[in-house]
Amino acid sequence: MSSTSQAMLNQTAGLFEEMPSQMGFFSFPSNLTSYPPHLPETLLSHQKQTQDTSSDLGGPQLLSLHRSTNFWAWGEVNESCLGSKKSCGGVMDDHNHLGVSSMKMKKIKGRRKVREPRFCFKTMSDVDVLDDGYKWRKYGQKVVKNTQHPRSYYRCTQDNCRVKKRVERLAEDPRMVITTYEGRHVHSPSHDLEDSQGPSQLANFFW
DNA sequence: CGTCTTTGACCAGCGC
DNA sequence: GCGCTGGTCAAAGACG
Repeated sequence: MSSTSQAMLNQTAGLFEEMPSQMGFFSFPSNLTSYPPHLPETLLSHQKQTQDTSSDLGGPQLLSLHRSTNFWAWGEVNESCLGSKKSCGGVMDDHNHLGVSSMKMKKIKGRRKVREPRFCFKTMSDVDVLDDGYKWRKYGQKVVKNTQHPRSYYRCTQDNCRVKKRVERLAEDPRMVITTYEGRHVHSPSHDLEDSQGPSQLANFFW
């Protein structure tokens, strides 16, 4: 854990006033100092189950685990959202700094056969690229409409790992960095590999 | 010299 | 069908 990411973690709580409807919130135990890419599989499966049982409600349930002050947000658009921009995308259009609108998901789904799980969270940080334990390579940057700051696109450098992340800053508050992860890692964080002190607890959390 | 970033071009989906 | 937009590609440049 670098000082940068630690500093970021300390400033993450309580910053989700503009989170759209399909965004959920969860928090980590205060002693867990890793990023969403380390989310336990159980959390993801719980989220999927919740979505299934709430399909007739027109939107995904929010998962909230308030056990600490380190809040994160996940966002995964369900099929009902994909099918109707008006049903849930309208909110996103008004707050689309988070970059996971149903329209965008539609495009992704169209271009890619498999829809990857996505997690979006907002942090206060001076640096765009936060140290999450993985190694990323930037493959693109784009100025998105109605935003002052460009959006950066990163891919995990590990072979056979197709995880991507997008990083952008809030228009009205440039201190806020919005990071969207897409896909699951098929390997441990590089930090763990470097440390190589045997299987750590975190090794069970990579996705 | 290898790796990474930058950046303009291109592609595909969506709305009108 | 066309234009707009977001996402990706890939060549060129920068950097260690």
